[in-house]
Amino acid sequence: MINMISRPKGTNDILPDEIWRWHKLEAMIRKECACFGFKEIRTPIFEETHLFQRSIGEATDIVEKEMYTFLDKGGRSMTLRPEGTAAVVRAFVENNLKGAGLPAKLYYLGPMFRYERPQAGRYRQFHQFGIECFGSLEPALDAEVIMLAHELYQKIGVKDVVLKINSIGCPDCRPKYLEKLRSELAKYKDRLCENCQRRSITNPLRVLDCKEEKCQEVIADLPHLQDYLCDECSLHFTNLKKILDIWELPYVEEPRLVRGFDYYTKTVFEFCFDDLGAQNAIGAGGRYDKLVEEIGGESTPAVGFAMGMERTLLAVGDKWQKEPEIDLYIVSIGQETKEEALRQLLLARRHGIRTEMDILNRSVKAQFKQADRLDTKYCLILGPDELKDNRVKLRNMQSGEESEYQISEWLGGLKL
RNA sequence: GUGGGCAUAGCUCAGUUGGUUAGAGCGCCAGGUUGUGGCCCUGGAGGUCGUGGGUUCGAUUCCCACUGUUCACCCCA
Repeated sequence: MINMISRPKGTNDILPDEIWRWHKLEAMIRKECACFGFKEIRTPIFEETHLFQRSIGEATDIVEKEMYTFLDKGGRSMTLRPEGTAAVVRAFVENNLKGAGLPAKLYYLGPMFRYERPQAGRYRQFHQFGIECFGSLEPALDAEVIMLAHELYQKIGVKDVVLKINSIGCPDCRPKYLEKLRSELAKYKDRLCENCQRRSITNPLRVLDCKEEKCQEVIADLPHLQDYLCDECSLHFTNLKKILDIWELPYVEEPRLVRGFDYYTKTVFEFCFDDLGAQNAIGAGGRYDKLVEEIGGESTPAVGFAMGMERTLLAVGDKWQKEPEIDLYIVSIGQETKEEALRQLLLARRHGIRTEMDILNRSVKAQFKQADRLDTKYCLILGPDELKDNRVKLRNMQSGEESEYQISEWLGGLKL
């Protein structure tokens, strides 16, 4: 134990007895994506550092201090992906997926890496499912993404999730607002908390999100971003809400909602779930109309969404029930039945029946106990007495019912 | 990066005002039932009390450091 190496801080081993929750979540995701016409894309887990610096934004916390960056043996700076969008956009451009026709509807699934202090629902290696939808300025594109996310949460069973939406404008209108906001904040500088004094320079939008009471007093009097939106952004937001209304998707307008990445334009949204501690956002996304060209592609508007899988599973809690993982357990009584047990084991498995039998040479009682633990539906019982007449017993473990079969016929007695 | 809590069996946790063989429940294994699970009873295995140092005749207990973990801040999924 002295030299025992433990897993890196902020990472998790997903153990065999909990992997079914991941499989279940992944299956639901894939099914929903297929239903909505999204196709999976798999990109590398690391990319050139530059990609993330350019897309996420140099001044963001993620790029400034949370990236796993290393030099490869060729001296190139590489980074373990901290989020999924940048790589998908890069792949979209590099492989000219636009040529396959728009809209391009992609999804991804996998680990992300951020060097942060772990806490509830936050890890250094965590998993995200995300979708990216390219090719339209229409709010219908935003709606498509939001609808998938909403439907997925419903099916997963996280029903009391709250959708918050906002528009943070575009490069035409946002700078004007930011300028106004900065000058206003400068006036009330001494009435702001320490954090907000810093934020009012680095990321003034974040100030709007502050929970400090004294900041709230100042915030109340600040101009609203909504009043500064250009006609196009304002109309876009209105029309998006119209679509959500048609679907009767519940949402909350959250004028103070901002996101951590620089690339967002117009629509931003967040799915929140209380009772997860400080990390109540279990999914979020937004529109990024300029990112594709910033990465070197032909200008293509797009909308994306990412879901934190660990957080989503936390929100699911124990609402899911584990399905039995085995159909049949073969119990053999006495040494002379072992050979026949082996034959029946292979036969059952060749028929696709999930089957186990004792390989520890344990007592009959222990074999049944194991069968019970594995939550099997049936036990096939091979006893020397019955075997003399080529007969076997099949026991339904739920009802306790037992019936005898010719050894060649017991398969017909299974109702799976 | 900042601040607080915690670290004893596979799991959840007692405990020792510093003293000889460190406990419980659950789980695991076996027996009670030489061929039948869940309930019950009996027994058993399993701990260098997170790591290193200090104080002491003696430390799992007190002190310090480190590591891990957890919660919050920052930020974010």
